[in-house]
Amino acid sequence: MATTALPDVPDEELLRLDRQVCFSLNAASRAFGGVYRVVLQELGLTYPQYLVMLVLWEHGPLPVKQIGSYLRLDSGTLSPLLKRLEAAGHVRRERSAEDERSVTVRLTDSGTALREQALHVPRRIFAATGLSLDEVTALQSLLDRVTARLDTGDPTIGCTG
Amino acid sequence: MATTALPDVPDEELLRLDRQVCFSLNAASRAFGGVYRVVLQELGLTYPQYLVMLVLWEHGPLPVKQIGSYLRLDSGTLSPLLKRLEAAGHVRRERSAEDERSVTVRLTDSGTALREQALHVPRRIFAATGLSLDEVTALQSLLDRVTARLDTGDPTIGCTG
DNA sequence: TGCAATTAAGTTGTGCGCAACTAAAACGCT
DNA sequence: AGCGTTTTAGTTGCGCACAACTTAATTGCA
Repeated sequence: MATTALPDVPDEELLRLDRQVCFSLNAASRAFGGVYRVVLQELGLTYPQYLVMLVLWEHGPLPVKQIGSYLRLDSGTLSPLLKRLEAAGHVRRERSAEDERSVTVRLTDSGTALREQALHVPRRIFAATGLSLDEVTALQSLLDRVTARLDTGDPTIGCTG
Repeated sequence: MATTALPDVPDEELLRLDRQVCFSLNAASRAFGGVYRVVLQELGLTYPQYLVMLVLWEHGPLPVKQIGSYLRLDSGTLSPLLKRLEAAGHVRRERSAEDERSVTVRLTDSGTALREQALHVPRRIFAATGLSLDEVTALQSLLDRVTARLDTGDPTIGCTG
């Protein structure tokens, strides 16, 4: 198994580059979070809660497992989050009849109505990024490729040791 | 101030797009975290702790404020994190003599030595992404632009209301 | 049929990120 | 010099992310 690329860049250099690349992603993610926080405040949602609502608005009632699959989140994160959404009155949770292990998450009228207020959110976020539509698409494409690769990837690849 | 672009895309469409774009970034950030977690495990560092170490390796002793400026983090995050790095024996914290408000963070011998083990980390991470060097650079460039814009940006921009 | 393996959801514990706050030191202005 | 403002760290509280674990239901196979 050969080392991937970067044959002639010294480790020292890479350590500095690493700080910048991994930090850029991390910082961008948190910067987005900050803007979403402001915009979503009037909906009374956090950003991860908003993601769950988007999935439910788009796909209708779903088991927790399925929501986690769409959002790359496990029950350890979703269970308390969904409990908070239920306490806020936006969703109901009920055991599935045909499979008692599964819990179906369903929008309430309040949760469905919230979609109206959410319709203007993406445009504001998009505007705040200052990117063109093409750039957003390119960014997303890169990110999705990286995520897919990282999720399935073997971290020992590229380790010459 | 005019609404930025996207004049003819319906809100419904944007809501779906929004789910994908914001989620892509969020997911990529967490996917990176997962790989770093595995790679950094043998150094006994979390990813944010690794970022702090990178800054200290690169710049030498720094006040907390300065570290936060490099990493876009405040004392609420850094104080407990630095306390853990100190408990692990990698840094020392001492009040500055000339300004008693400031705390200087300084690598211990152990923290300095840890750099040797960290030298191979970036190459492994880079390999795990499956991107070319050009793509990494392009990705970083986009992310940095977005972050800069989002940090200074007014979230009401693009709100036609 | 019976029982081991798997699966879904929830719980616990740790660390990060951030808002809101406190304490103490330094600064600045009159 | 005196006092209000600003600055630097630290603390508290809440929510998210994830590992490790528990519980209960289902599946599959001998």
